[in-house]
Amino acid sequence: MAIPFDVLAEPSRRQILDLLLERPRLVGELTEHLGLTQPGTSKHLRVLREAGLVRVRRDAQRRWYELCPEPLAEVDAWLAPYRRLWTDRLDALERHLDTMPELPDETGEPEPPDARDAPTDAPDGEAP
Amino acid sequence: MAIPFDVLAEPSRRQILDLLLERPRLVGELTEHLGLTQPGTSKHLRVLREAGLVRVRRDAQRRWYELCPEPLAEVDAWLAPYRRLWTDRLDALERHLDTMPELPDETGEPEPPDARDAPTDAPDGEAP
DNA sequence: CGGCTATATAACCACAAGGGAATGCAACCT
DNA sequence: AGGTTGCATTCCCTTGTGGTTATATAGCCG
Repeated sequence: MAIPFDVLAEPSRRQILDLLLERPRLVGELTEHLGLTQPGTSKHLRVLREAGLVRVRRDAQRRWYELCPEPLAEVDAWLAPYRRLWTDRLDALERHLDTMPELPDETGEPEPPDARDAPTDAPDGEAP
Repeated sequence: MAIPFDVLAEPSRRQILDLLLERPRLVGELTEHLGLTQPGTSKHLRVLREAGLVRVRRDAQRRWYELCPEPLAEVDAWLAPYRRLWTDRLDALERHLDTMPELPDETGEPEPPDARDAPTDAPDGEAP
């Protein structure tokens, strides 16, 4: 548990980041919003801290947690090549719908032979 | 286990997506690259399928897995407001370094403005 | 100083998820 | 038909992790 991907897998932690996106918050405040216990919140905050996603400021007994978005750049970087794909597809779709009512190929992907029987997502049985 | 965030938390699954980014692949091929057993690969592929991140094409006994990047848009959307933040910071840093050749105090792990006693990530004890 | 507030840590539990071995199953080949 | 290939599914185990309760620590206030 260290890299941003793991950290973001937790809904509560994403929610914490979303809350910190507005402004720094106290642990108690976050706890209230999350509907967790205070130690639960603290544990998530620890994870976020160790991942470099938040930073603490002491104010007497209080702790102001604030956002540190930099590590998210790693996620963004990973995402980058994929982003091209779906924007391309959407663009293509737009152009397509705009100009010709015909079904083009994917994105120009190579190998796979003609799929006359491609279920696309449910190979055979899924329901039972 | 359903939304892209959970799916991406797994290194093997990210690697699968990265491999599929180049071109569609067979399960055996993926297995080889991942260094997992074939069933292990199949299990990850199932998760990816159910998350809508990949699609299958049957070719006799083979299965061509290909990328379906659309669900990643959700991740990208979540990321968007944060992206602004770190690009702003980097921009500010650039401008700063560009204009004044002075040693900034908050390039890497900045202390909060008046944090005389804020450890920023190790409140008190971490090492022992 | 005593007690209260705010948070962190520790101890513990329950559950899910990743990993491997064994098995099932469909489609090819000879 | 029988064997083989390619993959999915099942069973089992182990580990990690999120959650809670109880406890420790630090700083405020009266």
